[in-house]
Amino acid sequence: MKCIMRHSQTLIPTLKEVPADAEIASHKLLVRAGYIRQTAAGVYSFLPLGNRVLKHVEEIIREEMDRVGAVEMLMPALQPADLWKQSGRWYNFGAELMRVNDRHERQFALGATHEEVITKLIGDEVKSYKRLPLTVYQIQSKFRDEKRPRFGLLRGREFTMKDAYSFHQSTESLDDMYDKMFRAYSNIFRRCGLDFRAVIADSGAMGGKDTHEFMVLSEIGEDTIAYSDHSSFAANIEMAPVNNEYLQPNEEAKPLELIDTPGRYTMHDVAQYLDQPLANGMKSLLFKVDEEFVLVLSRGDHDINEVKLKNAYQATNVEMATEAEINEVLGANAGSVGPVHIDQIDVIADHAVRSIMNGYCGANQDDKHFINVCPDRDFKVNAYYDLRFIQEGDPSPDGQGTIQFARGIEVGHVFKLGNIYADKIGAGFLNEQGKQETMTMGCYGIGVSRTLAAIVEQFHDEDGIVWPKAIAPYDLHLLTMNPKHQDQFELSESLYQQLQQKRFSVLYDDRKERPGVKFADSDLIGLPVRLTVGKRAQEGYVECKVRATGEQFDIHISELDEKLTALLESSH
RNA sequence: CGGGAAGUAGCUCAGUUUGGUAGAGCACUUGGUUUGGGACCAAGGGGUCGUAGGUUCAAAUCCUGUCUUCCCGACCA
Repeated sequence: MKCIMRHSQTLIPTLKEVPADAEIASHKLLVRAGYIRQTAAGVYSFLPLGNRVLKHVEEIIREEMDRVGAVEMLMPALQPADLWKQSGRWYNFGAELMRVNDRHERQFALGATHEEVITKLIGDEVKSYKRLPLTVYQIQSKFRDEKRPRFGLLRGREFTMKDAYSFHQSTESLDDMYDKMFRAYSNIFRRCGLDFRAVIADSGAMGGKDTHEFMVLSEIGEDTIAYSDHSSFAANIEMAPVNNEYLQPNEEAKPLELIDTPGRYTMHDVAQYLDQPLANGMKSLLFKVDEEFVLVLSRGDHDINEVKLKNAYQATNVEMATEAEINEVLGANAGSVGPVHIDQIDVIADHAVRSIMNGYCGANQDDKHFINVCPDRDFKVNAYYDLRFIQEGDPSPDGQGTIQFARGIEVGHVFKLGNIYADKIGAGFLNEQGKQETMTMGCYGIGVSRTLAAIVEQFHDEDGIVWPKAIAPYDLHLLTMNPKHQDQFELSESLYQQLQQKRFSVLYDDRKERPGVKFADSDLIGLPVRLTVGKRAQEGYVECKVRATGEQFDIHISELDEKLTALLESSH
């Protein structure tokens, strides 16, 4: 990449005003500082500076991928529908898959991901165990027809992604690659300067067992991370297991009683009306699990986690029943339903429900509740599972410390896929005994453009972006205060020439602008070190300012090389 | 997909209530004065008012359709 650039020759359209459609810091700043422009909802152009930071992130990824033996390739974004029909995802990926037709009305998908294409390719080309394991990756545009694109680069419809796929003859071999990738990802995000956590995640519709998400900690993150304050445990809240020990209360079971609860339809209202703790209530929700209705119980102060429900049933689809369905199945409105006298459908409950004694619940008659309800005595529970969301203050599942929450931006995800795709697409090989086997796969993604936005979320102040050194579009921002002053002009030009001979990349603001404009733009753009050629030019001094710390001092040009090297090599 | 809001100059917006032939600030061009934290003066260029239709002597303004964008929610390999 070219290491020097004159401001007057490139395109850096900075804005004073915040674009009306930007909400979060990274979106506002990347637009204001002239890195990106929106082309359509969720679709962005990368301007010269944006392109450079993107390339820097990509370069770090390439180095770490190559280091674990993955080889780079490039697959098409335009993919035949047939492949997606083979994997079944043409139908169950949903409306998020961008679909297009060609002039002959043949169907295509714009790649949302590349499992189908790569599995077909490797399946066709690799027929022997001798060629395994094999890991390939690419950095490429992905397309998802998001229902609601938002937050600038964080949730777009077209975005840059690094996706890697590994092929193995055994699960041991996959485990080995998974560990290497896990470490490679940690290196990548560390080198990007990010504060992140690897968390246990849900494999979703991809299937497979082990899967981790790499989360950048940020208040604007769309995911919640549950982590232990005393150990390394961290999980997506969707997955965090709860293994609290619930104490069996020491009280006499009283007889079941039906009472009127007019107008009380929420757990909160009923608890208040009965003057009982929320934790003594049994929240009853009707779900549709793969077309079967299931009544799911949790304690009043807990919330049902649909991912856990889905996993408990090994279902592919879980949704809340509609008001009409609730009436039809249970004969009452949503605020008055409960598990007593239900036998036509499954009733399942979170473990916490088992320890409720003389609790209360809806009676399946509008405006009525039961009190003194005891599970297993007054109603049948088909099974108890871990079904609720973990809460702050719960003990950590690994037994060490208690759970805290943080918000995170998912920037990477590693999966053990197993042989789901290899089976469907037909990727097999001959083993040492000459027998046909199915390949075992892993896949590993990084949202490159999203990572870029996450970096800005963590590295900015009120004046603009503060790039980590490894990512910054240039190392140095060279400003001439007044190009009309001969000594300033000459020193600036000669520094510009000299610095490129060294290993520094330089953005040279040679515009005929007033100092204030140049300073403001410089802060906004956020290069690590600013060099100002001004009043002391004829003495051979330039002013140096470190963007991250605000530290500011004069340097004689004879010492420039040495001082800059020290500055740029110190950790950010 | 449900709910809400908005489309007027490159950007941020006023003008719409009460219909009368389009404005401000920033940005841009030219000249001048300025020059260490988003200067000033003067003169300019730039808009089918998202779009299609309707009402009217007359529509940015009223009505209908449509497209686009944003927000909240739901959804999310």
